Amino acid sequence: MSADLNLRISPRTVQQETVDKLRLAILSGLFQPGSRLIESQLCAQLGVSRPSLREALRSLEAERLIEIVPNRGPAIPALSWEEATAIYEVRELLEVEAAGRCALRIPAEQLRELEKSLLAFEQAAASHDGLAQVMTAADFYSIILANCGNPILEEVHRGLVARISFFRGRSMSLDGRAQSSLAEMRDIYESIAAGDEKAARKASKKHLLKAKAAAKISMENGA
Amino acid sequence: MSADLNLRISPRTVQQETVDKLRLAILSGLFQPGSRLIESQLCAQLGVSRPSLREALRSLEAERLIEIVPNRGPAIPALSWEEATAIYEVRELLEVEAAGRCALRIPAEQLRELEKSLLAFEQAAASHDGLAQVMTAADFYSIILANCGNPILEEVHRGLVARISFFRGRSMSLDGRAQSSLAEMRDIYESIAAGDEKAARKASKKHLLKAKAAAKISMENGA
DNA sequence: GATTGCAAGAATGTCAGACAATCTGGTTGA
DNA sequence: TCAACCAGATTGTCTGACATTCTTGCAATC
Repeated sequence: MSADLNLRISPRTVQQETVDKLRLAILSGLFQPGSRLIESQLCAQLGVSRPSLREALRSLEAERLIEIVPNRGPAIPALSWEEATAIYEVRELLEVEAAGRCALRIPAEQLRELEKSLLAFEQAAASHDGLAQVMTAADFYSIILANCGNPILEEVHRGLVARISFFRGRSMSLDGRAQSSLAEMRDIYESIAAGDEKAARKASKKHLLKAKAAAKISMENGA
Repeated sequence: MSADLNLRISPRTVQQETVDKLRLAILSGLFQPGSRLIESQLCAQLGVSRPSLREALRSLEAERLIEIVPNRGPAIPALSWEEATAIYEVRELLEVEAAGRCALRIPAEQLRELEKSLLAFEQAAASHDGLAQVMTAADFYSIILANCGNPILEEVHRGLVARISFFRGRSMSLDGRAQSSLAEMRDIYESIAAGDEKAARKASKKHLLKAKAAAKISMENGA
């Protein structure tokens, strides 16, 4: 037996690393929406071979983070306001359900984690760090989704949030949006902590509607 | 039917063909759940090179139709009853919403398509052809989802249905399930045709609950 | 001057082959 | 019996190559 504490049963492969790096790059807004990605360039920048890169691109395509058109290659899709609206509507369905279920079944330990993530968001909101706000807000929701008792709900939600996170980054930059977002999230937290399913659903729905409205404003301004 | 106005048809690539063939093979139950897929064998059977095959496998992995464990390769996941339940619950969320929206906005032409697909399912139900039943039922739903006015809802739903279709195939084989399924689907169709949102939601919910129950029975018997 | 046509270059789609790392199953030795 | 070990099988990854398809700039034509 080796002395290494190798309890991780998932060795990280080049393809996984590549997917993660590219996903982070895309979510950070490193690439302009609509711009094309050149395989040879990415290979050089990431230090991987084309086959590995292409596998990673297929994974990202399935996540809808890139689009691959035959004979034209991968590109960053430009998210239209219609699509964004559609995503917000589906998120509403999922998140309201998840918040309600979560209120009924979250363990005490996870509730503390949820509180922690709320505090982290509070800090981020005060700091005016857009990326930190997006990340901590995503943490908050991922804890709720992870404790709704339905892993599929969580999986589907993750796929949607990834696509919309740079939207969230924009709407957070609106004056006061981060603060009101914080208040809404606190409502959700308190409803869940109280085990009040109806209140959790209501608070979650309210939060999402406001987020959607904020995103719309920032989109109209920024477009 | 209208002639193909789409002049920029994407050329079908080897990878797309491979994905389609494999998906069909998996949904047809050609591979045993839990069994591993050997890349070299698949390459020989499909007549494609390993890089192309591996790209296709990454796409299918993202669809959750296969699982790829590092250093062990792709395998057909064994869907547990818990996961199946979770999928049914999320499908309920999505399909109820879609049916309700569809009732309010489906164009007359699409409504005729929906009727056609219902008739096709009727034929399949009478024929005791399991695969045909699954396929025509999937058509019926895909028309509803395509006309709910939210492409994201459609996209998410497709990802779930793929995974559960072989479940559906099983539950259809229960005595009388196809017939009662037909009756429920006709309810949905008529509610939509009448433009009655509430009735469409109700009928859709009822159908899904029954389908879930049937799937549970067949799972307990077959396991 | 605007439009068309074409040719050179770039980028993708696909394949073949290779090799190391890892897993698997059976054999051997204690 | 059980553990160590070895050979084959399989995957992860890379290199290199070539045909096909897109892009772009330039020239020819009206």
